[in-house]
Amino acid sequence: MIELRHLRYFMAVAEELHFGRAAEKLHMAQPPLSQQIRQLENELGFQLFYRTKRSVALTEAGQVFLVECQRIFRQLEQAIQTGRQVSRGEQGQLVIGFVSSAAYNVLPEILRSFRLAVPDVRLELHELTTDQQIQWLQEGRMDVGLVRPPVDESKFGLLSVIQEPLVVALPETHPLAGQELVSLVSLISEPFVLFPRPLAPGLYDQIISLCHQGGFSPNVVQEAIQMQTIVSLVAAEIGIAIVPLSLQNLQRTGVVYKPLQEPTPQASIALVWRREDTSPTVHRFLAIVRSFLT
Amino acid sequence: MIELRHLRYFMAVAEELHFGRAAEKLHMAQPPLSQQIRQLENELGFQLFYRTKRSVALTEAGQVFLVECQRIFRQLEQAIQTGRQVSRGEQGQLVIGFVSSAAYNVLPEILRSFRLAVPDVRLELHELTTDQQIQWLQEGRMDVGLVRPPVDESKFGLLSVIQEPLVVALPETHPLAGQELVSLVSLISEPFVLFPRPLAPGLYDQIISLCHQGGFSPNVVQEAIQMQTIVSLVAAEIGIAIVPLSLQNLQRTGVVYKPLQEPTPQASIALVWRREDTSPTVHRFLAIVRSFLT
DNA sequence: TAAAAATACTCCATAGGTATTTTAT
DNA sequence: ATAAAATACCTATGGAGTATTTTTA
Repeated sequence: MIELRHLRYFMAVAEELHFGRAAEKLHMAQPPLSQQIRQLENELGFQLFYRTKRSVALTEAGQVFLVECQRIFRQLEQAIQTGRQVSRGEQGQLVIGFVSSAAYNVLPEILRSFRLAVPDVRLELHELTTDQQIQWLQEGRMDVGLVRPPVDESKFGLLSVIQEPLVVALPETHPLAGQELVSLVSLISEPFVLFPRPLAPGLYDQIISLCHQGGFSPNVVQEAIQMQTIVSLVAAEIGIAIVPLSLQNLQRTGVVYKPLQEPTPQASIALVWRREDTSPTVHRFLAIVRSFLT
Repeated sequence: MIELRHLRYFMAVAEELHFGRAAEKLHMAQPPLSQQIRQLENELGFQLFYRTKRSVALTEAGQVFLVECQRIFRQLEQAIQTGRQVSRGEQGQLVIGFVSSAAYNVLPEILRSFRLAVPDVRLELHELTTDQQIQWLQEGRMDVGLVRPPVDESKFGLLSVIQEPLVVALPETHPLAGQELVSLVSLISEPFVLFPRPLAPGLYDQIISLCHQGGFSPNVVQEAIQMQTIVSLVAAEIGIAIVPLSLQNLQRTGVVYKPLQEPTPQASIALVWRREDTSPTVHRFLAIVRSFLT
C-alpha cells in the first residue's frame, strides 16, 4: 500500500539524485531508503530511477511522477490550511436575514466588522420579516437573523443588539410638527399607518399598548409591510406612524420624527440562531457581534 | 506525520458516519480506527467529526477536508496511471527527423501505425538531411531519424527499413523515354542533376560508382538539395537523374521513371537512434517499426 | 580502489488486535 | 438495556538500523 512516506522519500531522492545524501536529509539510514523506493516502484508498477551502482537518474515516468507528487503535497498542505480556516469560522458562507428596519441601524456596523475580521466568509443577505426568518432558520435556509423579538428561546439563541425608544413620524405639514415633544393624547384622533401584526407581533403589540396607555386604540387607515413604505405613506400625508427611533436614519423629505413626551417601551432588535447550530462560522459571527456590543 | 492511511480511514468513516462499520469495511477493528482518526485530527489541528458516543457527523472543516482528500486520491491515481503510460512509452513526445525521400515511402506507414498504437505521444517532424539528423541526435534535439546510411554504428543504433533499386528519371520528351529499360551506357553523354555529396554520401557514392560501372563519370550540370527539386529540374529538361525507386510515388507531369538494364546497388533508408537512449517512447517506436518490417 | 547502492540480518516502534469501560439513547 | 465510541493493554508486522557485499567508474 502506497503511503505518503514513500512519496516523501521519492521526492528527496529525486531532488538529490543520491540515496546517501537523500537518506541524510531524511534523517535515516540509506538501506531502508533504498528498500522503500523499491517498494514504491513495485506498488506503482514502473521504474522511477535508472540506477547503476554509481549513479542515479530519474526515468521519464519518474519525472512526470515527481511533478505529480509535488502537486499532491501542495494540495494536501492547502487542504489542511483551508480545513483549519473553516474550523475557525474564517471561511465558508453565512446566510443572514434581517428585518427592514435593521438595515438602518445595527446591520451595517455588524457587516463591516465581520468582513474586516473574517474576509473569506461569503455573506448572503435576505431582507425578511421576523416570522419568515424563523421559518428559514428552521428549514436550514438561513444561519443567523436580525429580528424583532419575541421568538421561541428554547429553540433559538437570542442576543439583543439594539433597544430604542419609539418616536412619532409626522408629515412636515402636520400641526404637531412644530413641537419639540409630542404627547400621546394629541394623537387620539390621528389616522395611523401600521404594519400587519404577524410581521412583528412584539413591536406591534408595543405600539398598540402605548396607544392604549394614551387612552385610545389607533385608527389604522393603511397597512404597509416595509418601513420605507410606511415612511413614504406618512410623507404622502396618509397618516402618522409610531416607529423605532433608528428610522430617523431614513431621512425622507416631507417627514419629521418627534419624540414622545411619555416614556415609551423599548423596541428591540435581536440576533437569532439555531441553538444547536455547530457551525464555526456562526459562532465566529456571534462572537464578533458580542464583542462590539460591550 | 500524516500518511495516506489516515486519509483512507478518514474517508471511510466520513462515508459510513459510523466507526464500527467503517472499521469493518477497512478489514480492521474499531479501536485502532478511532485512534488513527484522533491522531489525524491532532496532526491537522482541527476536528473532523462531531462525536457523541452515539452518533458521528462531519464538521464543516471535515466536509471540506473530505472533498480535498477525494481529490488527492484521484490525483494520485492519475499520477500512477500516467506514470505507467510514460514508462510504457505510451505518452510523451517524440522528435522524428527524415530525409526528403523517406516522405515518399516508409514515413507515412510508420507514422500511421505508431499513431494507431500510441495515440498519446505527440510527434514532431523535421525534414533534415542525414548529416543534420546525426547532428541533432547528438545534441539531443531529436530522438529518431530516417537517414541514408552509412552512419557511425558505435554511437547510433541502426535499423534498415527499406532497400530499393535505383531508377533513371527522364523528361518525358527524352529519346530514351520510349524504352522499357535503359542501359547505363546510353547515359554516357547525358547531363545529370544530382545532390551535393555531403547530403547523403552513401547514396551519392552508390550513384557515382554505378556510372563508373557504365564506363563514365556523370556530367553534373545542376545540384539540388531536395528530391522534389531534382525531379522538377528533370521535368524542366535540365538533365536526367538517378534516384531511388520509391521516388516514383512523386508523380510529376513531364517526368518518367525507367528501370536500368544492369543490376543496381540497393539504396537504403535506415532508422537511427542514440544507442544509449533509455526513453521508453523511443523503444516503443523502434518496437513498432520492427514489428511491421517482418 | 573508492564511492555508492544493494543485501542480509536484527531490533523496536507502532499499527492493529482483544478485552473492557463509558455514555448516550 | 443496548449500541457505539473510548480506554487500556497486548501483540506482531514491517520500517529502520548495522554490518557487509557488490559493482563500476
